[in-house]
Amino acid sequence: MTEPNHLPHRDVPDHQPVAGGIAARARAAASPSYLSRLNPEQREAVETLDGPVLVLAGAGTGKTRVLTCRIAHILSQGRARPGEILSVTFTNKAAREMKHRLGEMLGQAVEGMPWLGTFHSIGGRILRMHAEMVQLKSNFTVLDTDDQVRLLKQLLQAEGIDDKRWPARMLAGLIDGWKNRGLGPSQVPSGEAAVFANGKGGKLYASYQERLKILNAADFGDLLLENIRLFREHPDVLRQYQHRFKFILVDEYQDTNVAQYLWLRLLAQAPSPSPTSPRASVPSPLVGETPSDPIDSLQDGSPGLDASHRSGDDEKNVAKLSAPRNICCVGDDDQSIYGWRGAEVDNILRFEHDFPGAKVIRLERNYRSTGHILAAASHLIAHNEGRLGKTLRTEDVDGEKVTVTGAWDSEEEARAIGEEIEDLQRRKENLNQVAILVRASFQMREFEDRFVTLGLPYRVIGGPRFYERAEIRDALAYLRVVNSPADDLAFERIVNVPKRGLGDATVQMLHDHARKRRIPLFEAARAVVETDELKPKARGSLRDLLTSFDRWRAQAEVASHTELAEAVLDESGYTDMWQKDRSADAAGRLDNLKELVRSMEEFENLQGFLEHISLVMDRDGGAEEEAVSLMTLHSAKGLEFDNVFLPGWEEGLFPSQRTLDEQGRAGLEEERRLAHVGLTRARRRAKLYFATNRRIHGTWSTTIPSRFLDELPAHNVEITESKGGSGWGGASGYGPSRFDNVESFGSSYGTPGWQRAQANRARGGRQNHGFEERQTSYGSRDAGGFSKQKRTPLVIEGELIAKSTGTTSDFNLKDRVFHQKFGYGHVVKIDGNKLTIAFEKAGEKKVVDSFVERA
DNA sequence: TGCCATGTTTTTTTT
DNA sequence: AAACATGGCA
Repeated sequence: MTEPNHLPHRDVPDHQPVAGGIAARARAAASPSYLSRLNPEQREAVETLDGPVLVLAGAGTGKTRVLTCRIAHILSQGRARPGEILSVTFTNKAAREMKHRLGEMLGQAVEGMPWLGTFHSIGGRILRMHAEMVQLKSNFTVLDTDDQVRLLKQLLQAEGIDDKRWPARMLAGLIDGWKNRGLGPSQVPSGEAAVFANGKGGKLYASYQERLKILNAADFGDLLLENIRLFREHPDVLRQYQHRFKFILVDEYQDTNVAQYLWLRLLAQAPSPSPTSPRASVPSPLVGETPSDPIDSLQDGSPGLDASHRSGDDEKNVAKLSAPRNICCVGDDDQSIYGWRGAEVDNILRFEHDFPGAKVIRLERNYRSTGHILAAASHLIAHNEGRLGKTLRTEDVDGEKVTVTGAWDSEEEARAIGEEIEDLQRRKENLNQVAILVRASFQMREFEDRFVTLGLPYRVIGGPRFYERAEIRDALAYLRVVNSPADDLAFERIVNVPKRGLGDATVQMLHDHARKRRIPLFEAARAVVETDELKPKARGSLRDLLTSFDRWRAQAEVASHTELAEAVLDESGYTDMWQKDRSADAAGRLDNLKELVRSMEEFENLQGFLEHISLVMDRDGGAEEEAVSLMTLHSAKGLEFDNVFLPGWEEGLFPSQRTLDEQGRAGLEEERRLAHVGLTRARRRAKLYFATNRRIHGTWSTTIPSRFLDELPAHNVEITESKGGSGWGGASGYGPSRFDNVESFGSSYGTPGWQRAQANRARGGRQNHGFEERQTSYGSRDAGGFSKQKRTPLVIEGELIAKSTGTTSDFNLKDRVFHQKFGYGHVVKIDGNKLTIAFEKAGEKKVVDSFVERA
């Protein structure tokens, strides 16, 4: 166990946060206001500017505050200018948050921090400036997972590998994993590379990289990996950045993977004094193994990757770090929940070893949760072994105990939570302060269904990203082809979207042509159009398409990029395609397209837009009306709510069986950290649930309560009865009585019934906002796959009736209307404000008039 | 080329 | 159970 090596505080008096003794006050008087609001530990973390610092910041201890104050401090002390501070976060959200807070703190005084961003966006940025050094052009495309898979599919096909047995997705995952670990094609352990397609894995990885270069593209992993290669092969470039970045700050350090770690380490080294370039020693691209660097040999993501594995000749590197730079990493080993993605908790556990002389500061005062919640969370996480150890404490009241509630099945669970939330609502709690955190996103559905029938406004956080939606990706593909004709992937995506009669056959022949002559698809198309290899019809529409692109490219020279985008979307018939589409989400897609064009305004030009879009474009929360938040535990990290509901604490689901199977003990610990994250999101109330029955892949199965529930300290937990009557009765087993009890209750699930619907209605919901937020869930499909309504509209007649206002609807019979979820239809019956509408796609439904608009 | 039927797979988590 | 993919048919 890691004994907290408590380094003595410096001269900071150990006092209460704000109050402070004489010394503190004196100091406060002399020092900027931002310091006075910090507690001693936080203050130490902010003021220790020289040398490596590791801040172990438990949940709710003011991590972000420390980071932003530290930046403010550096600036106000004149230690560096904004452009000399490298500040990396893990997610765009975090980056935005920091920018925001910094802005508040510094006012307009400092114009934006140019080097504050995610690992990927900063990596990409650096890469663009030196692209030619890694065989790319500065306008390279960033491929997302979708492109990646399609590319790999082509490679598999070329190799004659059955992509049924060896799915491209799987290969993509492997490659991703290798890149996360900083491994180029030649560095992948042969045993591992052989796993795929009978030994062809390594070769495929290599040819994938080659293809990327030809396409002038990089995937997410490359943004870092190629950056590392760049730094290694061009020490002069590295030195330039080492000089530039006087201070390095890293957020969520526990989530860094090996590649990120390597990247950071390169930047954190003191610039090597000798400009004599050792470049010659590292010639080949990634391929050349660089045996001099032991980190390269590090290959196993397993727990074996520990200090001992790395050390040995690591000493040499450590020596290089002997004058460690001013790097400050902030993290919490107890909140490391991205191991599956290559994050190495070891990075944080090993910090002191990697950065000798590091100062370790623990932030243990929690300013978020009440006593019971904090105690429960701490007790739970104490079951983990591999941790640095922190003891969170609070000065808050004990508050309410954490509750654990058993439900018969997942539906009852949803119902119980729904009722609790209505309770809160009645007590005038703000719904924005209520969150439901689930382990896996499929759990959300039941809650959505429930909330829709209750008329509880809710909002799904996370979910499909804006730029992952099919229509956005299509639009982007058009722009990509305009911008760089050689973008084969984009071209292929849109040749036949909207349908132009250019099907697989045509594309295939373009491919053959392109491959034979080693030219991009677009050029191949140009050539083919001149021949009569194609049927007249296909030839004609292909020619039209090419002409259009020529026109757009010409227009790009003169018109603004937003105008261009509008023209492209219009003239290509893409907008038309959706306008003609009758399905329910077509309107939403058109909105998204508008939103896309609008967001382009924020960029200088098309090029700039395209460079950023794939990395930083994510949902911007619209105008927030009061609503319950629904999200996964992962996306809840960093957030906090007064009331947190944690459903699904069952073996197999919450310690996720899959994680257990794949990661064993480490997996269990990660799941436990996830539980810890969940609990610590709560400020005042944390409510846990488990269901005895849950549907998995369509079949009902019986589940048992999560072991995490047993690990909670009895003193801080209260077992409550579910309103349905089933409870977490005794300590053991499931007595028949309980079963029976529940059975009577269960008679109605599966076929959501009238009775319940009516009972709920009687209780009086308000206007239902449930539909507003979420558009059809899993949007992105390949070209042409216009996703029809995926989710069966859950409308039991009458359930959507929110309020009988008595007022007559201002709709008339036969009016043509549009509904967010069901699409177009016409009114067939009117009953007060309740309309019966025959939808073109969804059939006849009864809905409240406020949910439809005139079409 | 486009539609329908059948068969198959799904449920982490994300830059 | 439902959404997806594939393959056969018109």
